[in-house]
Amino acid sequence: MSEVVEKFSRITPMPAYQMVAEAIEREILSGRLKPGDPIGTEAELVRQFGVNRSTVREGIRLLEHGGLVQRDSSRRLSVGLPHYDRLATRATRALVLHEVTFRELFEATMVLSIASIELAVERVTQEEIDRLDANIRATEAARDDIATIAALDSEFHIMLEKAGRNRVLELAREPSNMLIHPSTQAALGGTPYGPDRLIEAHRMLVESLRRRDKDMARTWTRRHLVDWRKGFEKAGLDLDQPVDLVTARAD
Amino acid sequence: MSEVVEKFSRITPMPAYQMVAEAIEREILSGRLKPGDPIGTEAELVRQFGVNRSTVREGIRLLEHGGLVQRDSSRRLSVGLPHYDRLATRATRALVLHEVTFRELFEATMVLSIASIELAVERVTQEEIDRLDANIRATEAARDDIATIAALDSEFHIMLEKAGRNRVLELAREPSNMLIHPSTQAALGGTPYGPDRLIEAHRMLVESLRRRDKDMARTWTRRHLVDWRKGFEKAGLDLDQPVDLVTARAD
DNA sequence: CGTATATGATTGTCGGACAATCGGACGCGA
DNA sequence: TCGCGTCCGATTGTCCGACAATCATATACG
Repeated sequence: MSEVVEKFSRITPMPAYQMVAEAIEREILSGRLKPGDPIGTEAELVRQFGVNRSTVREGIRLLEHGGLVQRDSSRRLSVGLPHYDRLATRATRALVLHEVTFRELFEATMVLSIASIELAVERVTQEEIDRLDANIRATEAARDDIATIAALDSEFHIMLEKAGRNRVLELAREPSNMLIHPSTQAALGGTPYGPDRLIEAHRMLVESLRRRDKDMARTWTRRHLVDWRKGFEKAGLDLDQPVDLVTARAD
Repeated sequence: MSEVVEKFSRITPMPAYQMVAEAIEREILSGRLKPGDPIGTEAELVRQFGVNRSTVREGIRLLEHGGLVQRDSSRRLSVGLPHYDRLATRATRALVLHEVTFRELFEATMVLSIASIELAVERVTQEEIDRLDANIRATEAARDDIATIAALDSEFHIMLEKAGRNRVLELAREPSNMLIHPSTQAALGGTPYGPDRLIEAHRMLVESLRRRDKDMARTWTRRHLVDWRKGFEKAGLDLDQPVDLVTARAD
């Protein structure tokens, strides 16, 4: 609100390596370079930009880290399509560094899961339901192996999200997933009935999808997450403690 | 599910610059280096890691781009706290590259906004309400300047989110914000009543907070967003077109 | 005591160099 | 013809040394 009209725009002597990175980035974001397209060799970029190879390399590293450019088997550069989990990893780290609490994580997961399953109810396909069923069967088979159950649970919920067919929501959820699902293992250990309740919830969730019953889906999503929270607390963990990479190893 | 047991783990001869980056990253994520802590000079890192300065620089660039390390005024290195908008910028770019549609964006924004205002109803403070009121007054004053209104609208919604006090949700919302709010300008131009309806919605949203009325807050959030969608369509834009940086300039 | 200046440290950029590795061409034997 | 080993050029990862610009700090000066 307190806007002062600036006479001059800020002068930012941008380092050459940044200009290299931004120049390439602009080409990609504008669509002139499409994912998969080869970017020249370092020597070529040196020639085009008229800077030293070290400078080019520093610039490329930036994009490479962001996933905007990749290196194929031969280490040659090509335009990449940054995938969500890569971004999610970063976001996850940021959340850890900002010391967000498990309570925040739980809250967010609650609303995001409900949103996501509501869409899934509308859009799920038979094939997806079959895959979810298969996942449940695998979970039942692994009833005594908590680590495997946690992994399958994570897979189950990722499949649910995909069934919602909204990539914006999917991206929004991923960081919370990465943080909450690892600690599922701890939560499951909290109560001996954990695996049973988890399997029941998964069954009912799939049943909701089959019946296209949003209310039921919501109810069981809530119940499922409350179970998680109870397990978490029973395991002696504190909801108000900041998430960390030890309890919820996000690698 | 179809897991093949691999005999050998993949051999990845990691380049030295990556090892440098990961070594520093580990120190930060483990908490041994806290935000603000100085990292040594390049020469120092050269000594510690026993590699060339070029190599160290390439490694540092990676972290620097991710916001994990910063350079202060003097360009000296210190541990940074990657801020959300930085990550959101990346996420936004990914969404553009994945060609998500405005429909997906609209859907996600709907559920995220509702979730966010529900929390805000519970947690908003008087001071925040005052700031929201001030924003509305500024919007009224700028009634004929669509660009300014769009900017104030964006600010309004960011304030709402902060009032929800859930940083996970905040992070989850940011990419959609970055994409949807810029196109608010186009949506406002779609109908001459646009600004009036926007101001009314904002007024009612703040009123809901004041009364701590979740139903009212939900209702007006929906209405506000449906207005946005109508304006968007009236402006001749297609909801099923992929978001791009032209319509929704995300810089 | 405040200010201007000198000095040293640090970064950004450059040029050149070399080993390791990769892609592709080539030749050879089955 | 196909598979296989070998060679060669291109490319990358890393190193070395260098220099101008800039910043931090100490120092001298008013």
